[in-house]
Amino acid sequence: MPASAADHHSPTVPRRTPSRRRVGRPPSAVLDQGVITVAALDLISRKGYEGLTMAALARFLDVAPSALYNHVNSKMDVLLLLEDHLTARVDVSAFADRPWDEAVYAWAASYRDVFAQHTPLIPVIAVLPVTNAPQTLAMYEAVASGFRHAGFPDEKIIPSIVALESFIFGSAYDVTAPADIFDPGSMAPATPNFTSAVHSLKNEEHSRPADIAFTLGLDALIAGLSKLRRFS
Amino acid sequence: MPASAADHHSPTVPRRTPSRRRVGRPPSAVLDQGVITVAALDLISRKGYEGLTMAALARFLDVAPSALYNHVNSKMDVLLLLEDHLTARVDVSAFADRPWDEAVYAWAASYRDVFAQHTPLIPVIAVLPVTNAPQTLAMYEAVASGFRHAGFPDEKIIPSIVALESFIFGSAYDVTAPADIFDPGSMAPATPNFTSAVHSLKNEEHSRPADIAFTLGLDALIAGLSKLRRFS
DNA sequence: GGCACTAAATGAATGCCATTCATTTAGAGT
DNA sequence: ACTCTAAATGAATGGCATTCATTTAGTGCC
Repeated sequence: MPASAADHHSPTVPRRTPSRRRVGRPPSAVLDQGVITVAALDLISRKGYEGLTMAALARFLDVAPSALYNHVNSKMDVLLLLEDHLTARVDVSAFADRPWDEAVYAWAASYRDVFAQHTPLIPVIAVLPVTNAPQTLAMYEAVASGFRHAGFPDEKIIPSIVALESFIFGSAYDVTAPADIFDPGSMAPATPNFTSAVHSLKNEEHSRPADIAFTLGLDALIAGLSKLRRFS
Repeated sequence: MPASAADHHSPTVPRRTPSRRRVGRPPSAVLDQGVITVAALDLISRKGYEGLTMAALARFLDVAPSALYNHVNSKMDVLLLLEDHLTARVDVSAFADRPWDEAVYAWAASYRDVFAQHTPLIPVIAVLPVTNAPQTLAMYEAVASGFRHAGFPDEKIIPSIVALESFIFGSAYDVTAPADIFDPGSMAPATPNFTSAVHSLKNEEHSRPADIAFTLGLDALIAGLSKLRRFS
């Protein structure tokens, strides 16, 4: 191919980092939903959800922002991809070989831990249909199967899971709360019962406050739900 | 005061709706945190949280957007004002004259109902210190007092409330979820246990699915937490 | 083996959004 | 009366998600 009249750069000198790729479809695809998902995850782990912008994601992938829209319809789509990807990390294995109450405990703890790192996804998960979220469906199938084998009647399974999930999502927020969230400040004199209860926590050892509340609530829920089983 | 040379408009003709107020401090203050709060609430009830922008809020109050910043430091401040305002709507009255378990039930149901209409505030509440949120502190004081009188040891009060709150916030999201949220779609054959559990809900009468799960979980929590009391 | 179609990139533009700043005016305190 | 500060305007800023025209490359069809 002879050099065109417009070819006034030496061909061996690459462009400076911004826009190294020339216009038009590249020989092999740079993007797909998979690479977008892991890039988003990587970006979040470095900069947090504040740093997850379409522009930053594009920069991270060395691509123009508009290129992302060939693979997702919106930023919400990216969040959905993340949600499904992360749900695969939730450990449901205990439903296969442990008693129901132990399995629920392990699943719930794992579920909370995964999404405590990703609370901005919670509003998305809680409201969005599960259709076309294969990993999420796989988790529900494993959990539903565990409940059924533990003797839950069909019509109690979904409500029980929903109740547990509600508690799990709320508890995930809790993990990220600052330690002094309950400091009554100058209002302390007006709130003696509350203030006294807060102060009594000061010398709790080992566990974070969020863990104490999580264990307390989860134990109560498991005990209560267990009564719905046909046999125990 | 004689008409200045620049006064070339008839004084009786008011300006068209945009910018009816002239530059400079008005004779009496137009804004304060109270009017901003109720305006925000009004705006939300008309347009939802998507419609709550600083510009829209300013337009609603017939004020320049920058004027808001004389009274709040950021949009987050507006959300905090909303949160405290709404917390005052949560009904804690049952703690004064009903048995503990009934009071918890009434409080939790009321709390969930208030914030089911305002789920965008949940991430804010769950993470933000309670200092200088007087209504919120008042609610906690009423609840803590109810727990103490019911025989809870001091160090169990806050964890119990936190566990309940986690469940309540999660359940508030649940209220807003679409009815078909659990439709497995084309994945149904791969998820038989889950799909069967979902179908068994089809002919549940009376209650919304969210209410069934809420009642189920709340009853379990109340029963479980009740065991922490010194006497019952 | 050419040809139309479609997929996947760029880069420029759009409109919205929260926030800031210089400026103006009015009241409050000394 | 004078100064200080509070509370408004209006113009500007920078970041954001998203859209569109354009360019190029592979794919399926006759």
